[in-house]
Amino acid sequence: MQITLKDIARMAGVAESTVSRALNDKPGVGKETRLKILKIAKENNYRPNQLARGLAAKKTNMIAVILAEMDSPGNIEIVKSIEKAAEKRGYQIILCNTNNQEDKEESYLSLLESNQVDGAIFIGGKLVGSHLLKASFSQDNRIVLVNRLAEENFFTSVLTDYSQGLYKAVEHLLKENFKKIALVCGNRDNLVEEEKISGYKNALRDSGLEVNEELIFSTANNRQAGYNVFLEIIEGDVIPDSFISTRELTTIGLVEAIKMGGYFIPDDFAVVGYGDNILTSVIDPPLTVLGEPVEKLGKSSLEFLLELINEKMDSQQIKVLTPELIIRESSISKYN
Amino acid sequence: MQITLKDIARMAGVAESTVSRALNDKPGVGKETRLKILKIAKENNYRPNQLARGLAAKKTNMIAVILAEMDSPGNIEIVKSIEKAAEKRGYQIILCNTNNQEDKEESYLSLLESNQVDGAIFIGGKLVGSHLLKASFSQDNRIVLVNRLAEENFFTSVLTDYSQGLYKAVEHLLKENFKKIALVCGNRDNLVEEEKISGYKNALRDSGLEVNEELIFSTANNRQAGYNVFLEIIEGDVIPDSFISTRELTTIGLVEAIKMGGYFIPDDFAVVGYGDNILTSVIDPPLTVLGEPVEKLGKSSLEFLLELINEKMDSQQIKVLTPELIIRESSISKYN
DNA sequence: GCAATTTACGCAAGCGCTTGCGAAACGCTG
DNA sequence: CAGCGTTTCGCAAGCGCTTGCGTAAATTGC
Repeated sequence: MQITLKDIARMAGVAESTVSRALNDKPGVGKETRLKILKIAKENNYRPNQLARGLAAKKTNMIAVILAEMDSPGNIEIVKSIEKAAEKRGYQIILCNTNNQEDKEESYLSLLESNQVDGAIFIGGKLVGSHLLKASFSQDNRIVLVNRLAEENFFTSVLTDYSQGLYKAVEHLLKENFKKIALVCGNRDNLVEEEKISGYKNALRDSGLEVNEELIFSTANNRQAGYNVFLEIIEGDVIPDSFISTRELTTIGLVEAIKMGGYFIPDDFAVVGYGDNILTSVIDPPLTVLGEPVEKLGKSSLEFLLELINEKMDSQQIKVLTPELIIRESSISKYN
Repeated sequence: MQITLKDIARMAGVAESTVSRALNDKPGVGKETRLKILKIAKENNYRPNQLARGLAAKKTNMIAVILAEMDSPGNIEIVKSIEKAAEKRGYQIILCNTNNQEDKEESYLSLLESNQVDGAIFIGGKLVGSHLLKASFSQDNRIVLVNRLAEENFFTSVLTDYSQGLYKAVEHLLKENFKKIALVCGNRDNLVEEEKISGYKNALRDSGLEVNEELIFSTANNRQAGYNVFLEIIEGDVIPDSFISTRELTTIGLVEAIKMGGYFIPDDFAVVGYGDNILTSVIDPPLTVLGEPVEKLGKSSLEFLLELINEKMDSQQIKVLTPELIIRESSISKYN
């Protein structure tokens, strides 16, 4: 049997409440008593039952990180950053993978509803913009969204500035003399994809070019989808000379399809990918990418969440971080 | 305020215990009463407080998956497989990343000690073979190890048969006429690395070749380490004609270093990597690998753990799964 | 139609902890 | 040394749930 507070209290000859206060660094315990209790607890390798503690204190010091895509290296980096920040603040994270399934997003939310965690961070995901609003979470102030925007800003978000990122990417490709730039974005089931499109369009317009809607594609974030979208594109009416692909895994598939088709990058098609990670750097040729500010995304989201939990901040804040264009071989025109 | 069991009981005009039994599908509740309670609970969107439930029932239906390396795609696949299996059995997993830090392994173990989870699965990690033994976990029967073996088999393990895998890999390279095969394995802080080495040695010996210890290397599992180990190797006394690299990330770095050095794969050096995942398949050239049985590793480990938890199995079982050699370009000799 | 089962439900204790409140003990001032 | 404020500590309630046990009601058998 596990050793409990009561046991420690008995051994120390004091009340449970005193032990509790001593162990939690709370005032109201004499120095000597405290030391004695600490010693006994240590000697007996006492571990507080976190369930009981959470139940009584209505606080668990755990937060859920609900992740839509565990395959994306960028997401993993965000998680690691959250974890690092959480550790500093005395919180533990529990990672929940939803595989982009809405029902799993919902089921993991029950961790919040059932008080197992003090707050939750969503990285990506679908649910976030829609159902959630209807549900009782609409003014729940223990939720932070990463790279997702809720309608009417119901939740606090930490975002990559996709609009500006895409703007930069288009600018870069234009400067390299690519004129027909295809945009491959994610499924348009969330607001950030519209951001990407708007950045893309703005950049074209500001350069006096017109937007061809036929060059804008949406697809799921996986290798196969990226592969397929290329096949679809080269059979279309308008053949681009370059791609901006905004999801990590899609990008990989796209590049594979290009090469499989016997085309060369960047000679036949230039490619700008997304996410400065092992995948995009290892693939041949190394990809020019919009580097996601993963470190900051993670850190900021955790900090926002803690402020929300501790009621030092109102809901509905939004923080926007700028991605950086990292230029590698895949987008450098030979003719420059 | 959250709605509680008591509230439901009041609304339904029954005792809390009846509500509890109704909601948990336990016998002792009349059909009508049960239906009525279920209805009321549903209407009020009742969510049981899992902390209270866990405290009272001494069971949380959560298990911790303690992961040493979150960057490795193979590990992620294992996690996904565990998750899938867990869902079927009504368990939720919480993922804990240790980044190979022993102290974090220890701190996550407190999830077990403090009753927040019913069991734990370790994927990789250091602690597992050593400290843990000394600690009070030595006969804890709620722990399963993946790809790790505890000394004297203190824990139940699910293992890849590295010995056999390496044997196959060596055989393959020999058949392709590579004679001086270097082995790059992980840090020798755990028993499975010895398995690899023994498989490697056996295969050589069985082919009548002698083992050159200078061709056996150990390194951490990351890109940089793989890069460095190649630099070290080509400056050594014995230059190999091929590599078997048994860690995913190391392998990537190794390949990069080979290419960076102006060498060609497989012409100058053949490479057999580890793990049939996006990284090894996307890199140029696609790598021959020992495909880890990730799906089975995950599923088996979860099933073992549940059997342990439910006391249907004694501790100290071991299951060994065979990796499959997946032959791609990186190890095919031009001269065959 | 009555005793013997079975079924349905309530009571209350208890899981291990936190915390508000009051009592006791202490030190200080004048 | 009386009177005061502090500090230290114990008491007990309570967090929301589960579960063993007891009793009343429903069911069965003959």
